[in-house]
Amino acid sequence: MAVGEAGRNRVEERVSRIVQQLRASGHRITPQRVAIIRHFVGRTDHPSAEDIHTELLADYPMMALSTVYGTLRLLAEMGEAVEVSPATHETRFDPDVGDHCHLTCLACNRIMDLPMDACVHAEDFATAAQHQGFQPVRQVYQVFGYCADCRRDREAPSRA
Amino acid sequence: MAVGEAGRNRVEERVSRIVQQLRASGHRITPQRVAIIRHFVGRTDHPSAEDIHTELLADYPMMALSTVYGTLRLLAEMGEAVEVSPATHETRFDPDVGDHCHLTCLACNRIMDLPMDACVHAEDFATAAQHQGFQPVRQVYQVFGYCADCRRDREAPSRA
DNA sequence: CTCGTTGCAAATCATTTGCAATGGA
DNA sequence: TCCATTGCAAATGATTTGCAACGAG
Repeated sequence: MAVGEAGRNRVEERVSRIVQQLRASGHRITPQRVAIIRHFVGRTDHPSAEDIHTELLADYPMMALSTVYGTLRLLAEMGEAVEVSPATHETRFDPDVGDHCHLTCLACNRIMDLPMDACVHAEDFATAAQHQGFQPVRQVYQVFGYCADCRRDREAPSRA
Repeated sequence: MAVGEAGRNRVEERVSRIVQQLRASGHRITPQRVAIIRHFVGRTDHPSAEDIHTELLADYPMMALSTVYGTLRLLAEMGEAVEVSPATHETRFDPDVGDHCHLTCLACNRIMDLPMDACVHAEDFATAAQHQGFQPVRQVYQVFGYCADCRRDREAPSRA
């Protein structure tokens, strides 16, 4: 119900691409890594490392939580995941690395995605959120990147 | 140099208003709380609880870190502070509760503010960031509020 | 006087790390 | 075979909590 055949193929494509990148950058391809990546990519929610670990434990009883953390960090460094920090202090990871908007509920800490096409104007975020039944309280826009100072020190680091 | 007389007055006004709100909601006004609030409100950076604690320790040698955490949480609940979670895992607090944009450096973890008036359109964030010498990598827009489910359970909680 | 608040220390919780064993390349 | 990666357990670091003393109302 969640992912159709087309969606599944798209997921597998992305998994393959990530695996290739990993191999290309000298990383080893282990069953654990593949399982974590496949389990993560294509999700539409924002799981924590522990979520993923718990869910994978059924199929991989020896899977260590630290391995999940490591693989997610790897994905984040590759630009294949974004860390999202909700009101709670457990980091969530988002496989959607495109520009989009998070609706974070202050009560239940759930994170919902807001399609960006509804948000051409900055002030549209709150309006679009309201259309989804979400009651906006505060908004913070975050742009991650490199500041003027740090940019100097990283002239083309290792980008392929 | 940082804050002129007008700015200082504005800070004191805001401190007074917060203190009044605290009193009105049945909280006690302690020297610690006033010191923390005064030290926090009016800042233009994004200090962590530990930052504030360390800085206040000079004038208040008995100030406990847990008191700082408690007061900042109180401010956040009152809507007088926003928690910001940078790439590092130490929560930062922002006294600016208006809609604005954070430029988070992935290298030095500094958080800079981006004036919102430059960002009418959603796609302006990255452009405006670049104008400041900031090299954007990823953007996430966060709207905090109450989702449809949680909104039901909180019909006018204690709002004055 | 009362009870919310403080300071301190211990506890908790997420995340990281050290290390010996394992298994991809 | 070789060395990156794993699993485990212990370490770390941020934040919270329990509790007796304190002090604002």
